Amino acid sequence: MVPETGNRGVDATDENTGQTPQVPEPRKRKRLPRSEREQMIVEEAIRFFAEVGFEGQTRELARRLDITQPLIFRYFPTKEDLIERVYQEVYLSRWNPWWEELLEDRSQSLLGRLTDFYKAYAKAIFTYEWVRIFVYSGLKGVNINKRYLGLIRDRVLKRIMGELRAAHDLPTPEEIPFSEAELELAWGLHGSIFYIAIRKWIYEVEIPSDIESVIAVEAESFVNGAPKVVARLIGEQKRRTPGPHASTGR
Amino acid sequence: MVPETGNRGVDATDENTGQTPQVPEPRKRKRLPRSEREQMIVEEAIRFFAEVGFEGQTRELARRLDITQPLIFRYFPTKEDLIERVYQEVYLSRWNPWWEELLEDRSQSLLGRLTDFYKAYAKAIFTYEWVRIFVYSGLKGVNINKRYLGLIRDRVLKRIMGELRAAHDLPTPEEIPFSEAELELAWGLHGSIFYIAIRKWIYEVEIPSDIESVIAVEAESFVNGAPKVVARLIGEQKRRTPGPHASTGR
DNA sequence: GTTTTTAATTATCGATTGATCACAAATTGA
DNA sequence: TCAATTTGTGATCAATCGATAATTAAAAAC
Repeated sequence: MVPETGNRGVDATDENTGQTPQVPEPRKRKRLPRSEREQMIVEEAIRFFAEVGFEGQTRELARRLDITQPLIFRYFPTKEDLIERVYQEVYLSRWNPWWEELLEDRSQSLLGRLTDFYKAYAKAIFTYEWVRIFVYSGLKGVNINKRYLGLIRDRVLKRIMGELRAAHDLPTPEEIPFSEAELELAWGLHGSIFYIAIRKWIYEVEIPSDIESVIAVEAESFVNGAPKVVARLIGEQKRRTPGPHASTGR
Repeated sequence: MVPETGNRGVDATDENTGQTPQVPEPRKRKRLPRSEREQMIVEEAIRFFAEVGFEGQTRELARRLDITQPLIFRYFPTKEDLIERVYQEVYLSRWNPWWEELLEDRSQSLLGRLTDFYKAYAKAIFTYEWVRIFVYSGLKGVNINKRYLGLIRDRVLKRIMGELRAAHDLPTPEEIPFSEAELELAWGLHGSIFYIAIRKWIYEVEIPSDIESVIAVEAESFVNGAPKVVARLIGEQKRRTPGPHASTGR
């Protein structure tokens, strides 16, 4: 067994056989302020875990950082602590409250608002790191995903369906709460757009270079097709429960 | 260090302290025909890897099978061979050629065909095992995913858009090939429905118990909204390239 | 009933993994 | 200049992992 060294990625096994002995290269030791080094580790960890998943090994991460593996543990007590920090860094402060105002700005058409919102949303979170870490953590069952989807539902989808009703003189959610099926329509729009990111970053297949125009087409189809369905759903709901209603606004 | 035994999941560490010594329980050794045991291993491997991912350990898999860990390697030379077999078992022969005929059966409305198709499709592949293994292998970069998406595009989405054109007396794909944006509309429908499965099996959040009615609503919105967009896209395409066309039918 | 075949187990190996600790070296403060 | 502080490294540990080989025992063949 080869004695393990803390050397930065310099493999002990002699791969370059017959070559010059390839001196281990003493390498000037770089000393950084604590906060700076910590940020370096977190950022590289995001890239690394996004690529290989959370089972990625601390030694490989250290190699990419060009530091020794024990150094990681001088900044994060356990690997799990580092992963937790990665979650925070990826999810936190990528949410833009302005998006919610944008969706309600009735000086613009609903179609315009939807395309603008999803273009901005896609620009902010449709990245290799975000999408893959989101899916990886979803598979792990981390509840940060569930909270995030709740955010999407309450802050985005309900708002979209409220605006869609308003644009077609349909009852407000206070008068008739959103039905499950109605919210699913909004999930359909959201899914059709998020699926673009999944194809690109998870399956890594070719997708149109111009994502924004795809979003525009998707939103257009939604605005064309959803209102009639919503009207039908509300009509059925009304007929079933005349007078004051008690369905779930959820 | 505790000497490792091949015992089926019977942990060597004494967890039940203070209890009766808990005899190791000799356990009648069960002998099965080779093909039968092999199938058992594959099926449990599908469940197991779907749950924890492909980094799941052979010892844990063996424990669930109530067999010893080396036995797995008497049926599959390496773990990777077992995983490859899992791919085959999951993806192979879950494709129903009848689906393609169904989509082209013009004795039924397009909406009826779309809902019927996606209900059948969802029934066949929207399972915990299929969806999670598909995403896990996608993250790993296995090219079986890319091939499958190509199948979806060529056998399903192009067929859907061809039928949608026919239903609205629009040019055939031979006359005017599908544009990128037009196919993306179909990907939108597909994504909106597959996203249901992702929410359920990957993020594991609550979704409506009646998936079929969600599919119906999604398809209805698509049939309502997509044709106008397609007509516009084809109109623009026509105006740009009059006479014989040379765009990509992909 | 005896022999042959082969499914299954026991025991263990070599490599890998997260984590620890003593020590080295760079920076800071006096 | 020199001691104190703090970043970073080398060496190594205990547990875990995929995989192998010798052995046991159940079923099939005779």
